Amino acid sequence: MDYRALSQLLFPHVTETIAELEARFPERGLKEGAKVTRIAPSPTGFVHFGNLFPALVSERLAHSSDGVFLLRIEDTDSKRKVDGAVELILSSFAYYGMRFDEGALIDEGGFGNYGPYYQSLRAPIYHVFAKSLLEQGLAYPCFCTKEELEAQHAKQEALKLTPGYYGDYAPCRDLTLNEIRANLDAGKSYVLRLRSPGVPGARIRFDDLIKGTLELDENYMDAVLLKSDGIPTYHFAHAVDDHLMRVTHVVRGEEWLSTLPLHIQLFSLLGFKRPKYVHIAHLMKRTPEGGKRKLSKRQDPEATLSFYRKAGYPVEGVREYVMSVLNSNYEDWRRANPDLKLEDFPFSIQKMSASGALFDLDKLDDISKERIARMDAKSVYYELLSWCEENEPDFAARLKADPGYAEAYLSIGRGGEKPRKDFAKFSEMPQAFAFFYDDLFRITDPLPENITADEANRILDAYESAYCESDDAQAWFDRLRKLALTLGYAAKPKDYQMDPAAYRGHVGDLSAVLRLVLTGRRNSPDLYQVMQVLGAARSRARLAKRF
RNA sequence: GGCCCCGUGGUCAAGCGGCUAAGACACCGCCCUUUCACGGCGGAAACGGGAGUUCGAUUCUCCCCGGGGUCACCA
Repeated sequence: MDYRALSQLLFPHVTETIAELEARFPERGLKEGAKVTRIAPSPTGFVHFGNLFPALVSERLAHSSDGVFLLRIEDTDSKRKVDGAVELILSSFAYYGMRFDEGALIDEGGFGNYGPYYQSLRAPIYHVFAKSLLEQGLAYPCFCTKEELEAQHAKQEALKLTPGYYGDYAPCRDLTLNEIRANLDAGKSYVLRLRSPGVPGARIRFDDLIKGTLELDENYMDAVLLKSDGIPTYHFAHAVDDHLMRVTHVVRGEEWLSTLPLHIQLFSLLGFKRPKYVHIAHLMKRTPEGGKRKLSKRQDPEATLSFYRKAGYPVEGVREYVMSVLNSNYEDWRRANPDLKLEDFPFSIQKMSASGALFDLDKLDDISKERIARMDAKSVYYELLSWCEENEPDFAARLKADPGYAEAYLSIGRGGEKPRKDFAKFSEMPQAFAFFYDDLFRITDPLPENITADEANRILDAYESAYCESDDAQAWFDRLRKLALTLGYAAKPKDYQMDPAAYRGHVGDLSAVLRLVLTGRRNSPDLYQVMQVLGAARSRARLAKRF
């Protein structure tokens, strides 16, 4: 077989050489140890929460080493392309603080010198390598139809053979030049297959940065390199792109482990230096039956990245949760360094777990509560506002109408050594703060069981006349204690417990009634502070309520 | 089914031949407390099973079991 003639037959227009490509995309000349990483999502219109993991790992590896973090769009599957998908990818990663140094933009190409960053735009590049493989006899056109492949597959299964295109089951492998020409003349479409030099039974060893040394079967399948539309499969594109983009570390999910032998073979056959691989375990989800499985976009709303944004989880909370799963010492570090940025954390591949974590919403909530609790009121105001603008425009309007008032109630219990941890997500706030607005204020909780309506009214009567708006926090509560005594209640719960017969109840019962008419609920942050924020006029108006 | 990955409390996990087997979340109890939210103290809770190597295995090896992944002109 004249391979040169074959390559000319299939790629007559390809004139560029590999050497020219290598020169066009030279070594980056970064400093020693700088890592070049990428994320390479497919524009399917859906961004999985799990995508955040390799993304954050890649981003950290690049940016903590003065390297390059780039975005490549893997749009080689024309059947799966969805309008607006790239915008979604861009906005999703931007929202979670991923800063790309290079890569795809919404329009064609992108920014950077190693593009284009859309695989669909790189066909001429792949074809240079395809032609070279053809010349070396390492690839061949395959004219098998889908039906023929299926029939062959079925036959192999019946014979209990490993299904696939190889050995005796690679009919197009040894087509002559004339046969190929005849097929082409007949207008048959073809794919380009690798002529794998691998043999069944041979083993290869390989080091993964997380999994360690792996021993796998060598690839002996004649995998498809170029699909009939001339666009490469993932495998071929991965080798060519990560080589030419000078990627040093490939971070991806462990589902790629099974095709790793093919990738290793391709890098070797193409004469490329292999990148380091970091295969990370999947995030799992507990099933109702007690088992585990991958978070699934069809069954689990929390599998979609947008879920967290809609729920109002703080960006930093989500990032920290992801980081804490990635490096379990992160939480200890955070406790020791409450004011540093996540970027200051010494992220380490060595600390990554080889096993898959179960998604833990409790943990996310806890971390998010901690983050929100540590924000200042102004930051909370702005983040809450932006969440409301997307999800609750009515409340957003209130926030904007009187930012000072909003900031005042958002300040309650904030700051100091032990800030309140009331909220895991911003979506909980409009409801919680509604009572600060007269038109939203309603009493939703019942009176305490031991307080009748008449008794509540008696307390309110007494309090209304005792209320002094100039009291400070201490004086305010002292006054309430005194009033309790006057009305036959113990000034301290302890006193009541020691001698229940002597009192109608204790000061807590009084504040329960006040809390109810002031906030509409039996539970609330510090009443004195609430009244300060409400202001004397609004407080008095609410205290005028009778049951 | 073949091949591959994984296996310490409910969850995430320290551990890397000798430990009363850390810590965090969740759970329970007590304390603090005008409610709640914090905070403090305490509790229950784990090395999947079996062989081997070794003076000694959570740790090393093998087998089994369990969970997961993958076997496309999808990534």
